Amino acid sequence: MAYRETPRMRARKAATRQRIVDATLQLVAEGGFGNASVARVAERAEVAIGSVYRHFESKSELFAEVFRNATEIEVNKVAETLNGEGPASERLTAALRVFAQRAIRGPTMAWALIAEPVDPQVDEERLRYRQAYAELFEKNLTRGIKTGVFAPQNTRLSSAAIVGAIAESLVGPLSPAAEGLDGDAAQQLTEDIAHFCLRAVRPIEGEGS
Amino acid sequence: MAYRETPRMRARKAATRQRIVDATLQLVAEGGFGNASVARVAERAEVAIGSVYRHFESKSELFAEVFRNATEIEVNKVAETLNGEGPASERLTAALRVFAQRAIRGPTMAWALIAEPVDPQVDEERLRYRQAYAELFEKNLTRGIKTGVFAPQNTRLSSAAIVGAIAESLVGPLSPAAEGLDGDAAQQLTEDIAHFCLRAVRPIEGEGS
DNA sequence: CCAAAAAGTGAATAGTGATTCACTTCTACT
DNA sequence: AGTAGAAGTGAATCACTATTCACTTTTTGG
Repeated sequence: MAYRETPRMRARKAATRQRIVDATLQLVAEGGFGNASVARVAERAEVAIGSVYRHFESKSELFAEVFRNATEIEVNKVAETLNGEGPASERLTAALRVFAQRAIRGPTMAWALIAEPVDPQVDEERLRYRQAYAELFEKNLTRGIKTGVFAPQNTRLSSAAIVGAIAESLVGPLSPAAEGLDGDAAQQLTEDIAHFCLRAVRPIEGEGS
Repeated sequence: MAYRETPRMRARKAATRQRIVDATLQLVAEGGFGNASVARVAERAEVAIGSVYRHFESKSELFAEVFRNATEIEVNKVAETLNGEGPASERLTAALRVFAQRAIRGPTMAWALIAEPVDPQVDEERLRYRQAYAELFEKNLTRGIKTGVFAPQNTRLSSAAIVGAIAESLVGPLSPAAEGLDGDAAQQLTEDIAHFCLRAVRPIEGEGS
């Protein structure tokens, strides 16, 4: 026998894999998943087409991993904000702002994550992605209800509805067809989304717990 | 010369076209647009593949027409309800119920119209479809604000957010992956969606105009 | 009945892009 | 230096469907 896996090789392999993921991520950020054919990914990563398949079972699997990567960052930002200081209602507002502002900054990526038609395996990841947000919001709602800053409600439904409300409000402006928003319009949109969601969960005035 | 277009032939041609549309509609209702290949449509409509192309420029155009057909019915039902008797808030509740209940009854079709990845031409129609709902809701909001049953707000944004909230709340339960809802769960879901949206637009208690 | 024109047919073609695989190059160990 | 085994290669293949088009059938008015 002769060849044995060695740390150096392991590192090299991991690096190549990462280059493929990064190349895909770039291409998606530039033009969505539709922009990331295997041939293009290979070219950008400076590997042969076949090499992509040494590292990933299939294109779907590559996409799923890329989706997870991109998504994790976003979800974490929102989670951080939701877990920050202050009353639940203020945290929610701040989180909605973070979500919207980040989406508006990187509209192509946001659109790819939120709405681009891709394939079933990515759709599954997308479901999880939205689910992840919904769970974060749900926790926030539950706490807010306890402290009385939100009205009692079906938190499961409300959190899904919040995710939908944000997504739908953004999809129009984010879609590749639309021209971008200027700073003011982005600001206004962000605030209006936050207000809508806050109104939907706030308690009825004049009724204490 | 000899052949001239005659009422009889015109009718026949229209009937064939309609059979193609109906066949497509059926296939979409059964399994979404992905289930409706040209070959299958032709088979179901009992025409040759080529005949489909005598009536439609392309598959996309056929799909766009089918989408419009299916959509029109739904939008009209909601419009009727919104324009019914009673205060704007009650009409909105009723319309949200109609939307949700109909979607739950025909989940595959609803999913195809709301969320299924298809092609750019259908996506365009889908944009219009959501837009149509948004406009209906927007009119209702505007009236409700005038009569004081809703709080003053950015009606454009709120109507989009309502559409998103309904869609997102339903997409999970409607997706082909999910198993259907029983009657009670459907009822509950419907009510919770309506409540969420109503809370989002209602005025702050104790503040008159 | 006949010729002109349209409607109807479906096997063959074409476009796209993912996936394979026989082959080459590189690495690690004796 | 030799070699086992892995990593890397990319032209060729495959898979899937939409679309075409040469041909057949039907309809109609003379």
